[in-house]
Amino acid sequence: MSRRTAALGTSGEPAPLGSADDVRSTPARLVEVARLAGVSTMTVSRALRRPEQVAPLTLQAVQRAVAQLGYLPDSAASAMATRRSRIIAAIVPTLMNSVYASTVHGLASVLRGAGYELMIGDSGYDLQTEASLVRSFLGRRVDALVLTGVEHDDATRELLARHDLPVVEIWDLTAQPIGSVVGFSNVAAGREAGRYFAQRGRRHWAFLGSRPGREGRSGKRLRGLRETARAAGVASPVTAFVEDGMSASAGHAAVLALLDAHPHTDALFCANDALATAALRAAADRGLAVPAALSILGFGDFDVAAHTSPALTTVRIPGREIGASAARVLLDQLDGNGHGPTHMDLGFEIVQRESA
Amino acid sequence: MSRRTAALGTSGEPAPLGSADDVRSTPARLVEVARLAGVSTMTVSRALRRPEQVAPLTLQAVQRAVAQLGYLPDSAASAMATRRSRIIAAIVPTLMNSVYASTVHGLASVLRGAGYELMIGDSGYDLQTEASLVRSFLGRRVDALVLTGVEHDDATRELLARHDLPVVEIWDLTAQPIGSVVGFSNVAAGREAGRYFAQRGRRHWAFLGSRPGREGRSGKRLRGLRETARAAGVASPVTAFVEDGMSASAGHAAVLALLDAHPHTDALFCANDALATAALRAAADRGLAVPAALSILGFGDFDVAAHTSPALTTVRIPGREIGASAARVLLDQLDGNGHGPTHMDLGFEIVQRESA
DNA sequence: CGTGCAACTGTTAGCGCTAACAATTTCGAG
DNA sequence: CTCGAAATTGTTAGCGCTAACAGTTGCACG
Repeated sequence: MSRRTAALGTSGEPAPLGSADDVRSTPARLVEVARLAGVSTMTVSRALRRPEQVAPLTLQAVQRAVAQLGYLPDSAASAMATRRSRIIAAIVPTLMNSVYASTVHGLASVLRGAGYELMIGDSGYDLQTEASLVRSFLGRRVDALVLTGVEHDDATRELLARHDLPVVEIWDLTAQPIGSVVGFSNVAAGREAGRYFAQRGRRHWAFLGSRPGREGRSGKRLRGLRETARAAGVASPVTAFVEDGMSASAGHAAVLALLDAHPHTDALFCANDALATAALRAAADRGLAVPAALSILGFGDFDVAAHTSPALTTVRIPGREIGASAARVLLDQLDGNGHGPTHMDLGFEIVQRESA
Repeated sequence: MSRRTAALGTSGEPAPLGSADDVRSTPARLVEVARLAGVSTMTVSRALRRPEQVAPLTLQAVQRAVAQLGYLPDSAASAMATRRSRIIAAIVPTLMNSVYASTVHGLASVLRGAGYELMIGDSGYDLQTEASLVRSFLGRRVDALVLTGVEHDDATRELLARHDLPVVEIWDLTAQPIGSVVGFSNVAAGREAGRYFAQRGRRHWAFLGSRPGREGRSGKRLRGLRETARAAGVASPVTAFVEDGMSASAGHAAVLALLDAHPHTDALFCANDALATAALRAAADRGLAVPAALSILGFGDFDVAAHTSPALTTVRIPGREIGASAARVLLDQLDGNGHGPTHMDLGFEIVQRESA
């Protein structure tokens, strides 16, 4: 439904070229705006980016021309000239579930507020894929990079060393960061889980997570749990691993097997709430009362956690805050406020509901 | 941890400039590769993009130089010269939950396979935000655009009319598409839900969804449900609406209120599985057996659906396939295989579990 | 009334790459 | 050999924008 220009008020003049209804196939360029406004391209450029540097009348003329032509600045060209793309890239392990969704959201909202665009990559928990994404993002000349986790391929590190741009690693902590780090201690989370079990008199612990290849975040949580087991004088936790760390069906089967092999298990720490949900079902299948006979502790506080029965007790991660803080750290570095690499531990908290 | 060049085998020559270990602050440009390889920039460009047009020996020399300098082509510059950014943008209502995750995944994997990057925007179910994202993406000169839904702001339509690029709308169908459409009929889904209830002898239907402002997808499902109610001769479904269409807690309260106001309700169709999960809890709170006393039908087949108790019967949407097909439609148009706008109905299916 | 400076606008050059064409070389057919 | 076409490489001219600097104007001030 295209509007029409009213015939009123045109005062006999021919319709101006490029009026609002003149739908053109080629979008307008800066030169055309300049021509229409009767100024140089540079003045238009200034009018758009630093309006206070332009005389009020000129500004008006430019704005009118911009509106008339429906001009949209070409940010790729601008990127080229300024050597700042105003794009920041983030690589997360997956977008297929809600784990990193709030982090992405936190990143996106802070960045967009500052005039940056977020480009998201999904590594599928694979470090090679991560490396190839990094390569591609560097080719796009992104201004900064967000990486999930602190484990990376050598290729990734080499690329980043060469290209020297602000980098922040999130969702974990490390003593050898690439740039900044914004996260929480996965080991500490595992330790807390153990303490939680110990306080409730549990003696036979189990852990369900993804297979710890290189020591990922799941593996660190297990390590923390083991440390507490040792300190508390209980047996080292038995473990079950699933290939796809998020698949509820694989988790279900793994828990059944674990419960059959270790019937005395009275506490189970799951690396995420999807697995914990599956564990709840498995416990029901084996007629185990939760939490009376078996405590189940999840991780992540997914939106379902409050709505399972029994409701999941779980470790809550400040996902959104991680994203938002990571964004702020990068913006600080980019806007050259002298801020160097930053190290932020945002912690976590155990949300007690019914299952543990 | 930087590796060191072994002293062995250097045969007394000075280390070549720009060797692999020469970590430079400025990343290499095409000219430098050309200089190192002893050819013109154009030849390097060709060697990288159409190697078959370059003599084998030259190709080798170029590749060696590229490797030595760790050269990464600047895709922004390339975009500028070719007027093709090889970026495709997609706008989804939210990334905060898994609804659109598989669609995004489908898009991303097909696009990345074809050498395109995906830029994602999150409109927060708001058409103004969508418009502003479209503006920003057009400024980035994306090659094509994916929009979720068929309801858009006038500003959005005007921008797209001006900029004439391939567009595909997903997750719904319409008779007046902007470009292509890849989705399913939300009205038909509502109708099928009704038929499902009717076949099972349910007479008092209810609907739980987001408030239908402009008629969104939730509203269309309700419309379909109403149509079937009329056809089946049962009373028009009672309705409950939540502001945040995904909030389980709001849904929980809304269902309690609905059940109290309409105690005879024996069938409830929820606009998504998050709401359905909340409804399950509410039913339990009111002592209603599901599905004996109350059938609950969800929408979306979220990953939790199979793991609630009772397990959710729900409408499954081919989310991933929608993304993948949308991507293919766009690629076809971009690669100029003469394909015009396409219209694809990918359907849906009711997955019967326990709750209905 | 000149001087100096702030306020504003314009000119030039170039960001890093590639399309389009021009030049050169190679090579087989005649 | 010679010629022309194919194969290979180089040259030129931008893509659309902005940094850096160079005017130009107006105006307060002595």
